[in-house]
Amino acid sequence: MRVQEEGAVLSGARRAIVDAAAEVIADRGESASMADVAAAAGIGRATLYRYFPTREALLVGLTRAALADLAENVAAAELDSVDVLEGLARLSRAFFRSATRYAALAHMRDKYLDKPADLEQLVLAPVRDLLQRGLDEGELRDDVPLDLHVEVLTGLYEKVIRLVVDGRLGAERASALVTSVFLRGAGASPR
Amino acid sequence: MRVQEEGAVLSGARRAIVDAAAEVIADRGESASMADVAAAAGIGRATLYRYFPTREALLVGLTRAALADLAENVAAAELDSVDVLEGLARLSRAFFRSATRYAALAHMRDKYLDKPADLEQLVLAPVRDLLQRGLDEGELRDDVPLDLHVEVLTGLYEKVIRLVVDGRLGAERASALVTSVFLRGAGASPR
Amino acid sequence: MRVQEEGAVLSGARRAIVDAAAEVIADRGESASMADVAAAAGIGRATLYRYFPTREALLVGLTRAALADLAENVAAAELDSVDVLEGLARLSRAFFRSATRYAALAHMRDKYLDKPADLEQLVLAPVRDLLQRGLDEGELRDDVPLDLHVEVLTGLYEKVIRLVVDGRLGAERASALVTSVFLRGAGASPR
Amino acid sequence: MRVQEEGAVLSGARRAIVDAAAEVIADRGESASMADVAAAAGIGRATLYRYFPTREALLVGLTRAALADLAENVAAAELDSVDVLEGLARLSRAFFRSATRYAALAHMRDKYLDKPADLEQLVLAPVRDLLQRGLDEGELRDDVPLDLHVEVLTGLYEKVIRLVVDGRLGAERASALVTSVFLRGAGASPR
DNA sequence: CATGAATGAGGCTTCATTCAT
DNA sequence: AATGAATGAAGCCTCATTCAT
Repeated sequence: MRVQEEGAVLSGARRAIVDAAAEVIADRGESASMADVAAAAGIGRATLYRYFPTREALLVGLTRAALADLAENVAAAELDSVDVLEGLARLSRAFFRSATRYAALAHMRDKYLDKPADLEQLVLAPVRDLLQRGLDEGELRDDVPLDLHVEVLTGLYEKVIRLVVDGRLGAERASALVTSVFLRGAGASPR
Repeated sequence: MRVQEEGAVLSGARRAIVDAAAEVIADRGESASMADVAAAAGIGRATLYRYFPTREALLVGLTRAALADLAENVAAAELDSVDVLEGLARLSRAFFRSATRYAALAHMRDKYLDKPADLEQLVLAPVRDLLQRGLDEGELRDDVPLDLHVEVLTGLYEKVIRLVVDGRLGAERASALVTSVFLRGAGASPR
Repeated sequence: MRVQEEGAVLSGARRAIVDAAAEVIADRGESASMADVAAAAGIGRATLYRYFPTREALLVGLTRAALADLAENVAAAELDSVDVLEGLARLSRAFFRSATRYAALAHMRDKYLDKPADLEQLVLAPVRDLLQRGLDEGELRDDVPLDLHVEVLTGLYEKVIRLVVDGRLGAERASALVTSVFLRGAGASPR
Repeated sequence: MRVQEEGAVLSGARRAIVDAAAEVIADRGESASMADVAAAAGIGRATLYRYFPTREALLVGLTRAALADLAENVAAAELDSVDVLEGLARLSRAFFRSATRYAALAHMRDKYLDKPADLEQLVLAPVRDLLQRGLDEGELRDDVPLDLHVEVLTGLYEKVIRLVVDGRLGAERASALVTSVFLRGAGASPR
């Protein structure tokens, strides 16, 4: 069952462009120019404009694609079907699978999110559901509100994903690191 | 005992400009324009150029000031004189006291760091020393290398400082949150 | 036999721009703006930057083109093949054929000469050779050193070319005037 | 008998400024900035503006002063009282005595001449009278119109004065060179 | 009178974007 | 569909000029 939402599935060329854009943005930040993206995609600037008529359209497209990618990974993790601890491990793996795109997303700070509901429903809701379950089941500290749990976890993702993008850490190790540190902290286990 | 290093102390106007720049950059990112900064500082563009002859000079100055600020707060924390746990609490307060500037720094990603040794010696070294002591004394997990401990901690700072800058959290609570989560994680205490 | 040295031959658009620039600079001096040049060339400022990425590049290009032009005219004069007097006449015609560009060159005073050897080898050397021959053969006063002969002759070119550029004198008459005055002076012939 | 024409005699400070301006303009051309002039005069920019409220005022003042200077030298030469050949020698010395200022004048191309009649009456008229006398008395070639005689002579002044300003030639030798070359040309004397 | 500070206008340059081929 | 050429808007920077002390 394939869902063909607007813009969610890209033609080959569009996909290649968005990939190139993700890498460039993840690397050089949001101020990367259309020329940079075109060069990275191996096409001319004018051709880039054939696929994305404005810079904003490109960044919206990238945001959408990154979100869709992340959402797909999260959905595939089937967080509901496992316990909270396993769910967190899967969630981390899902985020680190989208490392480059998530790094690009982080650089753009929601500025190009055309449908905030997407982020909310496809990514944040599962994360929140999982963490809420963690709270309910006593797996997470209840002196930290849900929102801050989310911020802390995504903060760890953002920072460590940058290490992965910069090649300083493998995705697998990075994922395990975040999962473990999020749950237990950096402090030594008592006893 | 005040140290008067080159450029560390700014004339009133320069300080006001750097403060304005820090806020603008923390808010809108590194791509903020000279006009934005001038407007935020309440001066004309040309006047801004009297104090910082190029955009790069401004950002270098901001980086330097932010670093000096942070370094001063860190130094004042006298981390060496207390145990690791208290040291971490003080360190967090030091970072959150420089919230806006640290947020600006984070946006600029070392691009305008003219003397990398400053960052290293004045900020990172104390942090690393503290965390190394934590490792040595068994307060920190030894399955995570020192470098990653640093990344994790500063990652938490970066993310939570953004919440502070956006007004979603008070600096004091934020500082305590990071300290606590860094040490114990988000997981419920075992029992 | 055409020589195709680097940058010596320009694409049509570049040539048109350089021509426009020569006229504007000859007219208004070196302080002419890029906007002036673009307007004179009938293109937008940004387009001008497609061809010459900086103002300096344009002026270097203009200098080079003017020099190439002059060098070509001088070479075509085949000064070596005729006696000194005929050579001087040909030399003057060569300079006056490049009137506008030479006037521009004079305004720029070598500031944009990227390869001084070109000026030396392609223009000054033939001039000097001719004048030296004049000295050797007793056609030129030997109480004036070669260098000053060159300065006097080019000084006459510069001044009278300005008259030509301003439309106060035809190139042909101007050329004959300089040739004659240079050789015999403004004094009445003895007897 | 001192003539006190408007602006012709300058207060000490104004004179020093105009002198500095003349040197700067002679050196760097008309595009020299007010800051350059102020620095050369050893005063602040604001002070410069106290004496010359606008850049144009300064350049007009410089033009006027240069003209007055030249006029004074020319007047002192008492060209009328001597024969044409001696007159030419004196005229050249007069011009070379104003070398720096004349070089500045030449750079400004009459753009700041507020009273063209001054140039005409105080400088050009005596020159023209002398040369006309030369024509009348058969000392100058009559196949060259008076105007061109003037252009040729001033062209030689301009070029050779530049050599003097650049330190490549002494004023005295330069003056003699121009006088001689103007009269007899660069050609060897016939037999 | 002298000066440091402030500024508006204008020039250089980049970049997103459009057009013609 | 693809691309080289063209351009307007906007950013950086300089400079003539003004103001307050």
